[in-house]
Amino acid sequence: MEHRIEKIKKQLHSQSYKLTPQREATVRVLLEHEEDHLSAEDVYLLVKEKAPEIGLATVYRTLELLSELKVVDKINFGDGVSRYDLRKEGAEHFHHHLVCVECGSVEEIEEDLLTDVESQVERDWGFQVKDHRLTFHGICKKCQVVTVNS
Amino acid sequence: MEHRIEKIKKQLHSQSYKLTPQREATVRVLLEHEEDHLSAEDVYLLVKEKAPEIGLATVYRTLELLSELKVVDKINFGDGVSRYDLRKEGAEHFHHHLVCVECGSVEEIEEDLLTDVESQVERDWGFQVKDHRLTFHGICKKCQVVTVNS
DNA sequence: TGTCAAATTAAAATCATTTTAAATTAAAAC
DNA sequence: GTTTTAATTTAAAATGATTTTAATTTGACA
Ligand SMILES: [Zn+2]
Ligand SMILES: [Zn+2]
Ligand SMILES: [Zn+2]
Ligand SMILES: [Zn+2]
Repeated sequence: MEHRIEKIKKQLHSQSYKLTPQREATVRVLLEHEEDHLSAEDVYLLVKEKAPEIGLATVYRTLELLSELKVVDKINFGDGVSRYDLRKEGAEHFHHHLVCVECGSVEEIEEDLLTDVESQVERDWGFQVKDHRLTFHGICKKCQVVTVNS
Repeated sequence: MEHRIEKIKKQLHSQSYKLTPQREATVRVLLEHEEDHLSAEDVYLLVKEKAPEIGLATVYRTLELLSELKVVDKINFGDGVSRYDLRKEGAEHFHHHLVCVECGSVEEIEEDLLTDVESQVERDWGFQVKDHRLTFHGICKKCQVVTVNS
């Protein structure tokens, strides 16, 4: 945990940004909820528990900043809100998601899976891929069982 | 064109919805701008040219309805607006996108590309894939040339 | 023709996000 | 160590996209 904060601090400094207490509190919340897919509002409410004076606008600005630095990725599952997802340690690319259309659960896939597809796109479309967003919509393991039994 | 309208009309009827003049005008706009990625507002302005009395709320409701029927797919490129993309004729899945981070252009990929990845996900994660969203972010052909020359 | 449900309109409401202006903080300059 | 300065934060207001509401219209069909 602490070493990841240190790392992010360095990343900020390298672009001459500071790791202010508000920013640190925000990053800590993200680290403590790495599995979740929090909206700005979610993050705000959680940060408020440790730093009650923080404003929602600051959370938005911090998330935007972290997003520029590629510390987090901003994603959108189609409900009206943006969600902010910490990049896995050392990950080059954004990870993928499995969204269950039955129960709404979101599972993560850290494996890249797209290496071949990306070479194909570079070769056949002449498009130089820098990053990707991949989400599968379908039925999760749990919900398949329920459907079978009912 | 007409036969696609007919098809959509039937799809609506099969769920006991009607193809009202407003809905038809909206569908026509979508068909005439199949290559574009129009926002609700964009669609509204274009529909207004043929049916000036239409309201923005109706356009939203129509797009939502078409989205439920899988006639269009709702997509989000990270700017604050939803865009509505007609499904290609006979397509089982949503098509993919190449978004250029330099010039903002959006190119479409109709080839599926994900067959293998999807079997892998079904096999290794036990997730039954129904649909997907795949967007690549990178540099388009045009912008690569510019970069090389400058 | 009269009835009823579905659909539409225009306006207001809501919700997420951004902007603003004033106040605070903290590093840099003196 | 005080002053200066730029960056940051706050709280409130503004914005922009989307949804809801209530009143009206439309059109099938009894
Ligand atoms: Zn599920
Ligand atoms: Zn994730
Ligand atoms: Zn480009
Ligand atoms: Zn498209």
